Amino acid sequence: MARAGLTADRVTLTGAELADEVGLDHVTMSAVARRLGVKDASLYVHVRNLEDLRGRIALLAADEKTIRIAEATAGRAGKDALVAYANAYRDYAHAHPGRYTATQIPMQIDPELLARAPGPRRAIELTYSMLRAYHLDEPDLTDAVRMMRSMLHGFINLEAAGGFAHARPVEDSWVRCLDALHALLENWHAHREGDPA
Amino acid sequence: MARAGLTADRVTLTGAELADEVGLDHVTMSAVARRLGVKDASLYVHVRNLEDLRGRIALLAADEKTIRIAEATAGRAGKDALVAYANAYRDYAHAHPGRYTATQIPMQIDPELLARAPGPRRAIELTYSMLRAYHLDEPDLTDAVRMMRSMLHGFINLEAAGGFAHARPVEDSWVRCLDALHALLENWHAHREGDPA
DNA sequence: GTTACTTCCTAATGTCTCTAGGAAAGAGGC
DNA sequence: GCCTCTTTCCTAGAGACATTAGGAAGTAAC
Repeated sequence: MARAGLTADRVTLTGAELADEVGLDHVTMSAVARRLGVKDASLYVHVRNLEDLRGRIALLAADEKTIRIAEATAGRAGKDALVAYANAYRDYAHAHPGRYTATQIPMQIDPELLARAPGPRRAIELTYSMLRAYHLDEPDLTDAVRMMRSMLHGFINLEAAGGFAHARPVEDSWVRCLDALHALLENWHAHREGDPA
Repeated sequence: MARAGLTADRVTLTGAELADEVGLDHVTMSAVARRLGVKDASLYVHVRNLEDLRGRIALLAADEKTIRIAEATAGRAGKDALVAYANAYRDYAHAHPGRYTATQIPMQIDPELLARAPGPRRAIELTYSMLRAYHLDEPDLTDAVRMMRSMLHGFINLEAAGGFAHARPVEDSWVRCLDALHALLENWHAHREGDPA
């Protein structure tokens, strides 16, 4: 009998495809094995268990997403870069809903595996360096990064969960939110604690 | 043999407690039945299936969260109300992580059940009426509501997922984000499309 | 106390995760 | 080619869970 030629990466990729098609929580060992034409038990050579597989999918997604963002923002600065960043982020989530979901689960990933994946670390660097154009110093920089991430992440999440039921097109709100975010970053230092009401 | 006195609400509440203790995706029919001292099959009289149970937990959480927010914002206005709203929101998520998680799943809830639950609708009304103090007209109002929800939801989510690894205390960033949000809402009309860089 | 409804149980099926142990494919040395 | 070592994949099987069908025993109305 010919070998199926499995590797951890191939198992992960198959899981990721499945996640995009049927949702992350329908990604089972059985389903992945079925799709690969292999018995369930065979997967355990390459992947520790279901949780490990999910972690690997999350890492794959983080890497892919980071690459998209890096490409989109390359050579851009200021609001241009912000919009490119945000759109690349959102586009990835739309194109790969299952993978994107995987990035959100409370990370209980094998630390060794995590250390080898460039995605998460690079994503942070990318974000900080992009926001550096707004001339913020610590701790403002970190606060701004957190705010920006919260907004993007939250928007995409709510959108995916069907949380925007109003008639107003989501696309229009998105553009408006990015405008607002840009304005906010530019005037970050102006609205500290006790600014006039 | 005495009856256990089950009702849909009691099953839901037990599921919610379990969710807060061990995480939403460890809420199983078996586990809920065990805690209630009842066999798995007995639950199916009160709850259609696992998905239905999860939906009910989500609705319960939405109701509870809305009540907390309503209490917190009662009699307040402007930034005071905004901060009270946001803190009540976040406090609820901290106090009931499992229930809060339930509110985030793409809602595939029994429409009839949804119609009877006051939470979701009331939450929207509450938000709109709070933001009305910032004197925004449609479609700005809806955009602002969406931005605010995105930010709060995203921040709490990232926080829960351990996404804020930096040394800067999360609490401080939170306060700063609320300041920024308030400033943003006050000057919402000022930063439209082509504002000066 | 009879009737009817509801609640809860037993029993059973199918799916899924994960482990143990075996067979066979492929690589390298001779 | 043949032997050996490693890795890959399989068979078998235990244990958890979701879900359905059908039966027995409480409870309420009359």
